[in-house]
Amino acid sequence: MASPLQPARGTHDLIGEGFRRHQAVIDTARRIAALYGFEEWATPIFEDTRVFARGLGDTSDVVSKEMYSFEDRGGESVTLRPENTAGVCRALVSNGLTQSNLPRKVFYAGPMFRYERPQKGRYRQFHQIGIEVLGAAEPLADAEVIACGWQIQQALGIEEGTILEINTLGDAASREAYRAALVTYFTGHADQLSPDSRIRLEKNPLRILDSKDAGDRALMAEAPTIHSHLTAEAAAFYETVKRHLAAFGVPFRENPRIVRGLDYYSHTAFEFVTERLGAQGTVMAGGRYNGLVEEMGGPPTPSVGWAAGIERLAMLVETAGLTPAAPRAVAVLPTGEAAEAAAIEVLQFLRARGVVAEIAYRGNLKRRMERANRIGAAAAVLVGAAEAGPGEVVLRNLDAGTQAVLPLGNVTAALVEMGLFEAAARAT
RNA sequence: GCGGCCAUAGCUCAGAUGGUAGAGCGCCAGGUUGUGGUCUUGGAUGUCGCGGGUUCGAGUCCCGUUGGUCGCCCCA
Repeated sequence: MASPLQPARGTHDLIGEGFRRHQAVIDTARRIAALYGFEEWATPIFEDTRVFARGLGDTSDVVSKEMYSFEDRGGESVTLRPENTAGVCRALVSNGLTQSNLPRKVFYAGPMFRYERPQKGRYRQFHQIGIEVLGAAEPLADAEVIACGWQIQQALGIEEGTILEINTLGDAASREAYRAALVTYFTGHADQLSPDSRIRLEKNPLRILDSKDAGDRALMAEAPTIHSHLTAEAAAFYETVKRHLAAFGVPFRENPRIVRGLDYYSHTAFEFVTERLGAQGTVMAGGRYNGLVEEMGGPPTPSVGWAAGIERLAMLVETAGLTPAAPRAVAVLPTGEAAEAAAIEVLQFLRARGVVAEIAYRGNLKRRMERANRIGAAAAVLVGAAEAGPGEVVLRNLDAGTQAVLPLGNVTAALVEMGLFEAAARAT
């Protein structure tokens, strides 16, 4: 029956296939990011609350109502990280790296926490991978960051059905002018706005562009766009990002309604979206944030990056049928308890050569053979068989049901020949 | 934070109008002593998410609660 002790709401265990998918996402992302010259950082899972309150801005729900904040025993307010960009920027400053050779290119992976109502693809403890280029004002950095994300999705085999949508939020001057124009426009149609959007009009008018309300969307058709309010510099920046994206070979679609939720973004904003995940269709999202390092007490350090939800990527891996198979072991089977000591020697012999080797702890040969079958072993090595001479074992192919007597020293070679262990070939 | 739907063995699920629970898969043990996967025989398992209520009697009705799920808000 169901245990009375369940995982806390919005958390989940990663076991078996789920863990392998999760790990595959991280491994793949780490590998591709390394190709782009990113180094991996691990920053704390909790930080001084001010890191996030200051970094993310107070209009975002993430800060106003979703943070796991609490006082520690010393009376300090700390917060479980709701995202990692602020933490990375804080780390750059704390470690004096704003004086190092910039840009600094950072990759990270780990758990994040937001107190939200869970649903598919959205959890209270979830995991993200992300990259940041710290200290690069050039649009080439924006394009490369996006290209890296796209290549990770390709390497994962999940890029089909996902499209990159990009937009620009402009620089501070562009954004201010646009914001004013939007307020003027929507205030004139306030009676037609959804209740949610009337609140947005007060707090963060740009977010109205994000609304899913049909009425709001109808109004949007006539709404002013950022593009007519961009400064010459901002417009040129955006054009260059798009040109470089094309050179990187990343397909994209412009979407003037992308605004990003967190306050620190400017210029480039983008999302990789898919239809396959229901309401949580954003799979990777980010943009440029030129003021965040300063917020953390550092010098002006223009930066750009993205974060992606590992759970969402893993779901795409699952639906694509790309869940990694569990490694198949070689089962070492003593013919009886008397042969156990010899079997242990064989186990260690195989492991030393890079072969995944397992032994069932108890039972007669039949029991242990059943066990070998149940764990999906590809082959069995029988130790102590009557037909095997000194230094010999019986190697049985559990898929084919064939077996042969051979010297222990020839087992790894035989496994390679059977097509079962390329890894063993490399190790020997 | 708001609304819809759901909650029965490890898993997937069946249990018309209320009468103290079933299947398939899986698991365990046999089908003689050193060989699995197929086949075959037998076996165990559930306080029917939790707490109240209605009733002679509730998995089945009502209320609450917890969790999941879908959507909104927001966001990865």
